[in-house]
Amino acid sequence: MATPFQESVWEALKLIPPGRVTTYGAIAAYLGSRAVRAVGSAVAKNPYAPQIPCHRVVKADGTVGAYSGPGGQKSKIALLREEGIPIEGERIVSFETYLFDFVSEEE
DNA sequence: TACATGACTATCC
DNA sequence: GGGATAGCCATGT
Repeated sequence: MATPFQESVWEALKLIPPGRVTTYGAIAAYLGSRAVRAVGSAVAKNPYAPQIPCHRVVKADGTVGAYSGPGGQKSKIALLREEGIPIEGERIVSFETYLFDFVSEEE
């Protein structure tokens, strides 16, 4: 069942521009909370898998984290590479360069 | 209502 | 740098 919190998370995901990534913590901050665990759960349950760019959400240390969609993490990495984000192993190269910060970059 | 769980994060060794 | 531990909030049983 989609709760208001989950919908808020999904809305936040749509704000992420192509070729950029964000973290669970950034989303939580954008929602005015520190519920990073809840954000992860919400993203994992998103019913709009292809519509929501959930593959642009990575962990705070620069690693891609997990992915529930088809292909799992492997597919997630492939999608990010297609958007121009270089990934070495499970970690994004120049992570901070591609990081999208909601609070700082939104107008 | 209470307990257990998770696409996490920060800290300590 | 890598592994283990504690804290965290929302959700499902």
